Amino acid sequence: MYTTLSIEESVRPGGFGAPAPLVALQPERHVRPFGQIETVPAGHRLYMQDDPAHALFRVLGGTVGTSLVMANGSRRVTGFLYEGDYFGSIFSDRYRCSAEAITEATVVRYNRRAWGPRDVPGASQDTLLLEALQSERRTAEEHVLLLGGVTACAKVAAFLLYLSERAARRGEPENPVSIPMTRYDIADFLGTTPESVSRCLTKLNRAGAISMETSDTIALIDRQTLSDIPRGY
Amino acid sequence: MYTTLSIEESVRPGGFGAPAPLVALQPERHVRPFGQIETVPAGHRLYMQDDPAHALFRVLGGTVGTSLVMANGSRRVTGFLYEGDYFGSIFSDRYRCSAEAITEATVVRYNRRAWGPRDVPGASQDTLLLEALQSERRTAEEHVLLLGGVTACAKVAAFLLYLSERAARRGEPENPVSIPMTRYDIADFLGTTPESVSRCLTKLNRAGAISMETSDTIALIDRQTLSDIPRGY
DNA sequence: CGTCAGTTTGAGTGCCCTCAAGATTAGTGG
DNA sequence: CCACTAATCTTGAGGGCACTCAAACTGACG
Repeated sequence: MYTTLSIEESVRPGGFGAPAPLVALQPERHVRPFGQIETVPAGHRLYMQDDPAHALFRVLGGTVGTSLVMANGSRRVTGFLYEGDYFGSIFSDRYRCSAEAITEATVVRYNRRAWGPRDVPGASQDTLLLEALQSERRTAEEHVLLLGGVTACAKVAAFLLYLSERAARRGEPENPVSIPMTRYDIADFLGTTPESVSRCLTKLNRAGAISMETSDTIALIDRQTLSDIPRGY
Repeated sequence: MYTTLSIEESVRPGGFGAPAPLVALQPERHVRPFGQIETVPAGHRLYMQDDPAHALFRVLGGTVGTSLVMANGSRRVTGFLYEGDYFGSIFSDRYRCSAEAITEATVVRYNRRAWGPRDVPGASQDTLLLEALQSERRTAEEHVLLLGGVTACAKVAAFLLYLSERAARRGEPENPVSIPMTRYDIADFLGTTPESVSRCLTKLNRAGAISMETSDTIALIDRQTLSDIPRGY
């Protein structure tokens, strides 16, 4: 049930957080004129890095991952997208990343041809663009903060808190955190290795900060400890 | 002559790259109606993290740094902004970071009151918002790629190539790379320590990949080596 | 029940962080 | 112009963490 983002996908993350408050979400107003809804199974690749870019996407349900392969061959997971997050191409002619469904996912596809950049002036279109850019900016900025952790355990702990916060934002249970992505994906997202992720989870579990119910369901016991993990924990 | 970003500034980077092509730069159209130009000396703090946010900024010349202090007290440099880059507050009511001039810098200040969000509909305003969001998204995404490097040397090498690319983008000499920021700032940006930055530069210098003319002017000799640095170089 | 992908655990090594001191450079005032 | 000071940069030594390689374990699925 663990689907791994296949090699190659990129730096065009979609969301990491609901759009900022000042531009309110109005999905129904956007889906109708431009978008079309699709549901894809886990593991389905929506597009590949460097493919000609035809569309902007938005997650309605499930989890989507974006990743990128660097020149030296290493993979970077650049974002885990949930309900409300945007991903895909906004302005560029090619996708900078690959995008793949991690769980079964429902997305809205906004075809470029239908809403072409600046071709159809109007508040509705501009709001769509602003929302998408905000979503991607937020994804990248939150990612920067998670990558900034010094030790592997600090990154993993911050990642768990982050998943919990994201679940709360979209109205899902925040405490037994659901972990739909594999240890490999987490490692490539946090800039570490799957073994280190596993070891950190084991250590946090033994320390009583978390409780691993299954490998993809983790209860957060002591949030204070998780957020205070110093260097060299 | 090395100015260090003082403690505290944040996750609201400004640019890291010129805006994407589809929304062309038209600075003259924006500066006049909304903005006012300011020139500040090196070390000048433009605003502090958590201050009430009144303005969006754009760099016209010089270098600006944004940084953030985490809950645990550690500092993160979130962006180095050059000509064309935006920083400051777009939608939020408080600055998420601090911003400080690294060199003497000239910026445009767009006061919130003058262009309030969505208050003055019009293509010019929307273009400003789109450009600013693109700029910040690009800053954060490029930062993610730099932070993703596994070893300190890989990060430092990628950072040098990045500075060179950025210089080329704005039409400045790309080969002797100018390094206006301190080792401390670089370290806080890359998630490492000043000592490691210094050691990596020394190692790259001895290996012949770079040539340190002065501590703030570095010639890139072998770009291929710099971009191919594997784990454990 | 066998296979396979994913996860966990183990042992060893190397990188990087910490602490510390010396070298270099910029700025200041005589 | 030179000496002095302070900030920045570099280099060194030591130890801990994380990566690498490897193997065992778990759970899902046919």
